[in-house]
Amino acid sequence: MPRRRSPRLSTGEMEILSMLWEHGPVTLSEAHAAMEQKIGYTTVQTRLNRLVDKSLVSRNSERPAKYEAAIAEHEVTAGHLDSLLERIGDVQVVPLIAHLVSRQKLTADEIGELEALIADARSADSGSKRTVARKKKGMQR
Amino acid sequence: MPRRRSPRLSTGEMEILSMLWEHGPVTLSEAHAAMEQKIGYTTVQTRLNRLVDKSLVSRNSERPAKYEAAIAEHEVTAGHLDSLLERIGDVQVVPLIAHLVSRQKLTADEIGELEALIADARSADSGSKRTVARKKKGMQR
DNA sequence: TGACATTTACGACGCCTGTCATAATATTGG
DNA sequence: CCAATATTATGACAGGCGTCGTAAATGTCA
Repeated sequence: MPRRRSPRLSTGEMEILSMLWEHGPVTLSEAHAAMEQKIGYTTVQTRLNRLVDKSLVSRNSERPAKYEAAIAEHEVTAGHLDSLLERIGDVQVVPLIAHLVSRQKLTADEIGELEALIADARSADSGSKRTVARKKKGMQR
Repeated sequence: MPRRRSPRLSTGEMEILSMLWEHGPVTLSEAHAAMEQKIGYTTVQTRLNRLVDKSLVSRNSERPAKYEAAIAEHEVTAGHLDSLLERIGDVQVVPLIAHLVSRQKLTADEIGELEALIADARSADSGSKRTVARKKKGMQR
C-alpha cells in the first residue's frame, strides 16, 4: 500500500530532486556533474543515498547504478505548498498568487491556462456569493 | 534598520511565528498556552529565544517579558514561495497556482481579484518571452 | 522576611542534514 | 593477470532544531 504522503523536504533534498527531474536517471558521476561543482562528489553520493533510504529516489542495479526520482515534481510542490499553508493557516491566497505572478513574466500560454483555472473556479463557485468577509490586510507596503 | 531578505524558516519556526501573528505580543506562559500543550513549557521558551537570536522575534523588557513577531507574515510566505520556486525552477508556476486555487474555495471577490491579476499579467506580457536562464548561485567551493 | 510561585537562564541529548575523507570493491585497458 | 581507474561503502564531524530538565533569579504575599 503506497501510503506516499507528500513529505516535507529540505531545500537540499529539493536541490537533488530538481536535478533528477531535469536530467533523467543519472549515474552518480553524472549527478555530480549536473550539480555543477557546487559540492563534492561524495556529498552528492551521500545525499542521493539518503534520499534512496527515504524511498524518494530509486537506484537500479546496473553497474554504474542509475539514480532516478521516485516522486513526481508536482507531488513535492503540492506537499510543500500544503505544509506552508498548514503552518500559516488561513493565508490569503490572492496575495500569494499576486506574488507568484508578479515574480516572473508569464507566457501567453500560461496566462491562458490561468484564465481557464479562474473560469473553472468561478463556475464551481456558483451560488455561494454570501459573506465575503473583508480580510485583506495589505500585501505590500 | 537592516533590510532582511526573506529568510528560510523551518516548519517549527513557522509554527511559533504563526502563533505570534495570531495572538499579539505574548508572555512565555501565554505562548505556551497558545500552543495548546502540544509541547513543553521550556521547549516553547527555547524556540522563542532562538527566534529572538535570529531577530525574527523581539522580546521587550517588561517583567513578564513579551514576545512579538519581528517579521511580517507576508514576508515569510513570500520568502517561502520564492525559495520553493528557486529550487523547482519557474516553469511549474501554473500547476502550483492550480493547486492553490483548488485547495480552498474562493469567494467571488477573490476570483474577481485573480481575474484582475491575470489581466494585468497579460497586458504586461508585451511579447516578451520569459527566459529560463537560471542564475547559479555559487555556494561554496 | 521567608516561603512559595513564576519567570528566566543554561545546558544537555538525539536526530537530521550537509560536508567530506578514506577504505573497499569492481571494471577495464594493456 | 595486473595496475590504474571508476564506483560504492563506511564513517566522521559540525551545526541546526526540537525536546526538555534543572538551576538561578525574581516576584508575591501572608
